[in-house]
Amino acid sequence: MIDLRLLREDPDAVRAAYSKRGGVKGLDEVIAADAVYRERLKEVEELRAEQNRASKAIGNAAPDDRPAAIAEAKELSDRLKELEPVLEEVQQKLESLAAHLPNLPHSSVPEGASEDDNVIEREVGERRDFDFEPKDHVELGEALGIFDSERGAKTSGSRFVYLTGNGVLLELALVRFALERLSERGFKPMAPPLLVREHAMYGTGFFPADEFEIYRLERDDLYLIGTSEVPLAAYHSGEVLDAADLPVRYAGFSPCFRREAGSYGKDTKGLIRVHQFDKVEQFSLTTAEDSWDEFATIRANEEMILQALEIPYRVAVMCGGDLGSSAAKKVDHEAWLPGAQRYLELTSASNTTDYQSRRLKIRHRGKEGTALVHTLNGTAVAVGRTIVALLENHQQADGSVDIPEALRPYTGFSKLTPPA
RNA sequence: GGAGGCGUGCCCGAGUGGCCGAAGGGAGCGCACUGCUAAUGCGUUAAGGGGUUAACACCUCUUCCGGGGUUCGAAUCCCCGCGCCUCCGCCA
Repeated sequence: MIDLRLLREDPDAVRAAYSKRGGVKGLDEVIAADAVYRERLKEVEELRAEQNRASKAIGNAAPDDRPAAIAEAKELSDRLKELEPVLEEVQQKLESLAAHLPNLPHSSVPEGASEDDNVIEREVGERRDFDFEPKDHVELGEALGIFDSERGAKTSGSRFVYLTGNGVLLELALVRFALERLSERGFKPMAPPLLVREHAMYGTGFFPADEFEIYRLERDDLYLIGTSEVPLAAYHSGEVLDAADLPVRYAGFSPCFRREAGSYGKDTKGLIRVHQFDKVEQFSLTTAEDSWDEFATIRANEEMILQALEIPYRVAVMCGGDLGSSAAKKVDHEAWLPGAQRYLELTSASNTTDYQSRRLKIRHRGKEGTALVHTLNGTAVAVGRTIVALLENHQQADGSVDIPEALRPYTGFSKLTPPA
């Protein structure tokens, strides 16, 4: 949720910020609904003030005067009962309209409507020279026997996979590796609930914007998380944190569930786009003053991990149109896949400023009263896609795959080889 | 799944229909005192919205887990939900 006061006081500034997203639909409707709301609010509040006075007077009135006073107060109360539902309706309309407004892009966000307008900030790491034709991860993975898509599909449908054998060990190694690196840097490991209530989805901005992407358990009114960002953000909902404790940093480890609606036919094979994958996620809560420094920290951690895994990547700054609703700025790290001959988004860092904390009511107490915290999130390791990048980049001519040095303490093996 | 108890401000906790936005304590802040720290004394501090102001101030509404209801009036009474605790059942 954006700050409606800002919209009210300076609609042009909001409009200008939104122009980076290629404009946002429904802004005028929100402004109009807000005006109607405030008009009604004033009406009702004046009546309430009168009613409160009348009703208070009854308590102090002499017994003889009471019947008349009660009659008068009752009339006011009756009138209120007619007006209040109208106010309620107007307010809900305002809220549901405003809930669709995305966050305001930061000034450094490039303008643009689609991913074609994202800006490549830089390339990091050397692409290897292969003296053989590099294979893609599907071919490699199947030959190595580390995952099984076909039986995944048999059991659960397309886009579900079994990790098998050393694939599982590789996954656990990546998770341990990421958790240790982050926990050294002050991020507390968390294994959150995977099923959450609606308020958590709404509070993080996944509802209403991305509702179609989320699995729903209708019987129990719960939703499967698409990222641990959701339960980590909701963890402190309704709380007032001590400013001295900020930043609060978490390393969430969880499976992630995504319906991948609307991506039929895209990345249908292998581990790239699946309905379920495991991920270690960074999540920070901090002050408005520090949030861009924290953003830099999260980005640096992501790069540190990619470099340790010896994966060449490029840094892509998302343009306004490619931001997602809750982010004020988003930066992706895209790995180069020599087999597939393309880049693949491996990690992504977002500063959602106060967009989530306003909905979740997470504040901090500082010298000048309370203020909304800023929340940030960023991938540490998305296991499936990281395996993709490891396979393709570290493959050898004989079909084996070298494990990067940094990961070996966690895997216990230095090479993946096809089963004899 | 069954029975009962509980949910109050930053934290703890009193409050069973009007004098309650809420006693008291802790914590924070300010002042005083004190070589320093600590201790002590006095004062002060809820949040959110709307109006108004150059600003301070001020006016007003809402909020005692959430949602409904009764009433002129609800922290207080009733109903539903959520959470926590205790007991029983079940279970890794």
